[in-house]
Amino acid sequence: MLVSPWCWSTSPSLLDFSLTTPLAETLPNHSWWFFSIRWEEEKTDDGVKWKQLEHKGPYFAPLYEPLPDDVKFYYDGKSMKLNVATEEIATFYAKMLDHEYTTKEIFQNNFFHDWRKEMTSEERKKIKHLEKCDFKEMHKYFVDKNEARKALPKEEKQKLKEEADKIQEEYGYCILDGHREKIGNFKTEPPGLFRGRGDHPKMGMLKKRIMPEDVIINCSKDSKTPEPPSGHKWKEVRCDNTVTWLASWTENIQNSIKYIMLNPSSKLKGEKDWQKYEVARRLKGVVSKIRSQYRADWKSREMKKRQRSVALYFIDKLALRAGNEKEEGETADTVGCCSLRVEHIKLHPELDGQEHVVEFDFLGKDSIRYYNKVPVEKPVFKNLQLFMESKDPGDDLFDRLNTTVLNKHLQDLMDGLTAKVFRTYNASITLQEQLKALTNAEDNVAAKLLSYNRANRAVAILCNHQRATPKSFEKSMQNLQAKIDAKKEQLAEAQMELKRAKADLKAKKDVKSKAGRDRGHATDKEENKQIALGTSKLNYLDPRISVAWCKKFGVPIEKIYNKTQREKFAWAIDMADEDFEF
DNA sequence: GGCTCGACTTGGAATGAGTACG
DNA sequence: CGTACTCATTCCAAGTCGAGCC
Repeated sequence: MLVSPWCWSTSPSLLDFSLTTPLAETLPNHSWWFFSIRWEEEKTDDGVKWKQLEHKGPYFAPLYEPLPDDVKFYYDGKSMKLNVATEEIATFYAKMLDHEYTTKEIFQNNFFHDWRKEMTSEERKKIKHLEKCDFKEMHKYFVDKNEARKALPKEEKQKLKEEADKIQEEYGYCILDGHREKIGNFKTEPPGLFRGRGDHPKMGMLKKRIMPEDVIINCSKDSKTPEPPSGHKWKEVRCDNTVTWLASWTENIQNSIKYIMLNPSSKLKGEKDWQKYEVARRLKGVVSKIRSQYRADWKSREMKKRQRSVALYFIDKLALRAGNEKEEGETADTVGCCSLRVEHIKLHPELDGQEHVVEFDFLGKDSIRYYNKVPVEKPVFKNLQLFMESKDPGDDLFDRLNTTVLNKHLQDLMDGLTAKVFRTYNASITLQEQLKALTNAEDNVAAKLLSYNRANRAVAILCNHQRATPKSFEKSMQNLQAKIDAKKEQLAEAQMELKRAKADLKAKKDVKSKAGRDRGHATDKEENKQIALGTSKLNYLDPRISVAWCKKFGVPIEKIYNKTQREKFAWAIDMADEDFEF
C-alpha cells in the first residue's frame, strides 16, 4: 500500500514518509465527492470529517443585461435598435474594439458570420457589412463603466469583494473522501468571442452561453444531487469515481469537453504531482542507458529506428515537446518534435566556427517561436540530411514516426516513461545542478535569491518559456537605472565624508547595501525581460529541490513560493529535508 | 494501425489586488 | 493620497497521452 506524502490540512504533522518508498502502480482510488455549499464538521478519531449537507453545482455566468436606451448602435450611420440576443453578441465585439484581435480579418469574418446567424431575419437583411457597423458608443459605455467601477469608494469595493467571497464560499468547495477541498474553476465560462492564439482559423467565433442543460454533474450516488437553477435541468447526473472531474460540458468551438476540477492544493492533485516527479526521478536512474541506446540506434538499418532515435535526442537534449499531429485548419499551425517539418530546420555543416549546426525555427505550443542554433553530433547531422533528402519544405521531417510510436518505445524502456517525462526530468535536474553551481553559502539572502532566480531562468530558457516584453519594461528599467545612478552619487559623497569623519561610517554602509540591492534587482529584471519563470516553477521543477535548497541555505520558503504555491506544494514542504536529492 | 474522444497537464495573457512611491 | 508599478490570481486555450473503436 502506498504511503501518501500528503496530509489533510487538519493534521499536517502526521506525515511519516520515507523518500525511498517506491511508488505503487497507481495511487489509491478516491471514493466519492460532492459539490457542497453547506457542510458540518464531524469529529472522528482521524480528526475532522466534513459532512456535506447541501450542494449547488457550478456557478453560471450572470445573464446578459441589456444596454441603456441612450447607448446606440449605428449601421451605415443610422442608429438601430438591436434585438437583445443580437445586441449581446455585438457587445462582445464592442468590448474588444481596442484589442488587436478586432483588426484581424479572420477574427472579423468569423465574428460577423456567427453574429449574423443569431440575428433576426430583419436584422440580417439590413446588416450586411461589418465595416458599416459602428460600435463606438457601446465601446465607450463599457470603458466608462469599467472606470466607474475602479473609482468606486472603498466601502462599495469592499461590498463587491464580500459578494465574491460569498460565491466562492457557496460554490468553491466540494467534499472529497470526507474532506473539504477547494475547487479550481467552479464557474462555467461566460459567452464571448473565441480568442485563439497565433493564427487560429477560428478566432472571433461565438462561444455560446453554457446552460444547465449542457452540464453533466459527477457526484457520488449517495449524495444529494445538486439542484439545477430553477426552471432548468442538468444534461446528466452521473456517478463515476474513476475520473476526477466534478462537472463538465462540451464547448461549441472545437467540440471539446471542459471540466470543473479540484484546485492544485487538493490532496488528489498533490499526489498526482508527486507521482509525476517520482517518474522523472526514475528516469534519472536509467537515462544514461537510454542515451547510449539511442546513440546506437542512430546507425540502425531501419529508417524508423533512426528517426525515433534522432527525435528522442532532440526531446532529451532540447526539451522539445512530443508533437502530436493536429487536424489541419482546425487550429493554429504549430508543431512539436514528432511533427517537425523540413521547413522548420536548416542544416549548416559549419556555422560561426562550429560544425554540424542545426538551426531550428518553428512555432510551438501557443504559437511561441522556438529559435535555436544547436551543434549536434555528426551522426545526427548525417541522419537529418538523409531524412530531408528529396522532400519538400512542407513534408514531415520524421515521416516514419509519431508520438504513439515514440511513446510505445519509451514505455518499453521504462515503466511510465513518455516524451514529456524528459522535459520534467531535464528541467528538475538542471535546477538542482544550477543551484549547486551558483549558490554561495556566504552570500546574504538577497544574493542567494538572485542565484535561485538564475537557476530557475536556466530552466525556463531550456523549456523556451517566453513572454512578451512587458509594455512598461523600458520605462521601468530606466527608472531603476536612474535610482542606481542616484545611489552611486550618494555613495561617492558618503565616501568623501568618511575621510572627514568616522562617525559617518554607518550611514555609508546603509546606502551602499541599498545600492547593491537595487543593482541586484535591476540585473534580475533585465535578465528576465522575455523569460517567464512561472511555468517551470509550477509545472516542471520538483518542489522538493527548492524546499531542500531553502533549508540548506537558510532561505525562508516564502521567498521562493508565495501563498498559493506553498499550498500547491504542501506535500513537498512536508516531505523534503535539506538532504533531498532529485 | 489509424482515428476519435476523453481526461488531464501545461501555458501565456488578462485582470485584479496590493504596495511603494512621490 | 493618488498613482504607478509589481505581483498574484484568474482565465481558458492548447498541449500530452491513453483507451476504445473499426
